[in-house]
Amino acid sequence: MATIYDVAKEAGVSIATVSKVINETGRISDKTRQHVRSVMKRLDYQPSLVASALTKKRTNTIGLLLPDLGNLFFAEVARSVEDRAHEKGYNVVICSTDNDADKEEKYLAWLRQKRVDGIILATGMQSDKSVKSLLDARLPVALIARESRRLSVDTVRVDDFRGGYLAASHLVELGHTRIAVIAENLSVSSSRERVEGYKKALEEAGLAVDEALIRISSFDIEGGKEAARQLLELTEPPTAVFACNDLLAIGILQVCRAMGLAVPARLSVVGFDNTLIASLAEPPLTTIAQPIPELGREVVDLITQEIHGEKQAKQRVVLDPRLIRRGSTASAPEQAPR
Amino acid sequence: MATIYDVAKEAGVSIATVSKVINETGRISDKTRQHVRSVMKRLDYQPSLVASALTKKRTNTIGLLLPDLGNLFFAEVARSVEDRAHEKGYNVVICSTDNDADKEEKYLAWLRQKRVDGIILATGMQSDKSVKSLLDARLPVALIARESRRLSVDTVRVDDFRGGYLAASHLVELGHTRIAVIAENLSVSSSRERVEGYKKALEEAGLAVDEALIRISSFDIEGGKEAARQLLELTEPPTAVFACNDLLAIGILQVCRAMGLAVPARLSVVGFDNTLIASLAEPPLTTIAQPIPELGREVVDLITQEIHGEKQAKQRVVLDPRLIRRGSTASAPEQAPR
DNA sequence: GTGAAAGCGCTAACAA
DNA sequence: TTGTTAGCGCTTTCAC
Repeated sequence: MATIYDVAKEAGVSIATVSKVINETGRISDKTRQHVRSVMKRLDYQPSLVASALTKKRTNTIGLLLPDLGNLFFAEVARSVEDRAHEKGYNVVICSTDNDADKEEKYLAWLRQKRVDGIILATGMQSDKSVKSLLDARLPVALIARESRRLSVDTVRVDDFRGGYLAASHLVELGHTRIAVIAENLSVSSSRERVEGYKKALEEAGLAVDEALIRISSFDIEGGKEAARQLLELTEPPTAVFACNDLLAIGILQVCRAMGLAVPARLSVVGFDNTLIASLAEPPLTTIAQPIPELGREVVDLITQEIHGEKQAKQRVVLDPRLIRRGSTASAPEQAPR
Repeated sequence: MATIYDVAKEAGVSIATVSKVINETGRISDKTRQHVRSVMKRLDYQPSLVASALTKKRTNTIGLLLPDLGNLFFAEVARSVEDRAHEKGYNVVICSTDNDADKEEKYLAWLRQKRVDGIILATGMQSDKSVKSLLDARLPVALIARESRRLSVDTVRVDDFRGGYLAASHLVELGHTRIAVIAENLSVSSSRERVEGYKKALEEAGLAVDEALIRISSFDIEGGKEAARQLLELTEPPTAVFACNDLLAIGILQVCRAMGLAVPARLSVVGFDNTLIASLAEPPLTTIAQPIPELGREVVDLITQEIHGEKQAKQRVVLDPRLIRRGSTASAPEQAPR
């Protein structure tokens, strides 16, 4: 593989000159520029970004930590981050942590050793430890789709509270009075906020918040199934459920089908995220849409500003969620189901 | 950020010694090792992988090119590649090309400049140009879920021909005689093979291959919808369709629902890939499963062997697909639909 | 068991 | 406009 020395020698100039034409810095005569360019092409010269990273102290790489790339929501987030990063000249290294604190720590150390220019966190860990360690190391960090109340850090997220509020309000408007919610781990800020929004909506409607209707589960389909079964076995089961993500909602739909419970006639279901699967579900899922492309775009813009030292204060960008009405919600049945 | 010099000075040893304890090479007394380790910890020292990459000529990074991370199949592939790569000490840089030749070329040049140790291609481009350029540059390459007939290159894929054969045979066994196929771009090897397998199954069953029943479309839901509409408008429409991926199959289901055509009673549908959405579809999709975790594992093993120079010949690993019977297929109706 | 020194491929003063 | 040179932070002989 050709080096800058090879090019310089072949072109009969110094390496400084070659460097200048590569980076388009300094003043170079058109003639030499053309000449050097042609030599670079002829030798199939690829400037080493690792060497330049060593001197420039910049790798043009961003790390992205998320729970699971195989989860469509995070895959879509990753895609949006990737797109904006590429536009801005950055590569993205993705690490799936499975929400495992050890993996998270390991990957973070690794990314620091790789000298990534910044790290975007989409993992919903309970502790702020990782974030804090990055902040302490003065490495640019930004959170996407999560929030840290105690730490001052760039953040881009959807208004989860409002999302929960929208979901519950929609159900209230449809006349439901027994509305359940299935949340992921409440120590994850987004989940907590959604539940708070839900409570607010019920309260505003003069409905009592029944703790029996608030279920915590894992964040996958299985979690939704289990929680749904429990809810439907209640002596006074709900007529509507707000699931804190689409996967959970799908789980509910599956349980209903298995039990022969019609959705939305007997049970209304609202999801969250509006990933592709929401539109594919049967019935199509009414859900709260997160503006994923914008989230990715904003978080990259934030972190690149941070990297370039163009920012003074940390920012929190909160985007609005939207209610997408589809087929999984309807007016409350006259009688309670069963 | 502390450097090896800081650690050496603080520990009262030479940088060579520090380097040796970092890499666990050479012989170092237990005492100094402990001491140096403690200093490293105290200084929160993170060895620079960019500096070491410059000397070692190895970045421990693998590039992964795929069409779209937002497509669940590729997201799952990426996840499996990531997992195995991490196990082996490699990072993964992912680039979505949208099957755009310009992007592909751009990303490849970029990855070369980053000095990635190898590149895994999951993009189904028509030309072998990219692969050839990498081979020429003597950069380790491996293909996953695609094939290059003309080039000698490490490859891991599912037996697409057999997959198509399995799908069509299943439909034949159910008594279908008018079986359509919806394929992506036929210049993509996997797609072509699946169609060939389909043809083979029909021929073996003594059924004529009707070119009108072979449709080419884009590889997303919209493509499936459009192709489905065309097929169903035929004067002699099919009673079964084999879609070359799950997304296409979903498109078919949606069109059927819109038209009030019962699946599988009036039309049987088989997908390919067995991504999560296949199990979520209504009815759940009968599909051909690709062993994605194994694909990822194998391709990483192949490319790391190549990187370490442990291989003599290029290998082609072909894994078996499996038919997953679910609810979207049934016996052929007595009469042609409509 | 430890250290001195050359070199990896580039950038950025600073000179010329 | 072009070239010289000193790093960037490591690894790796080769002495000691």
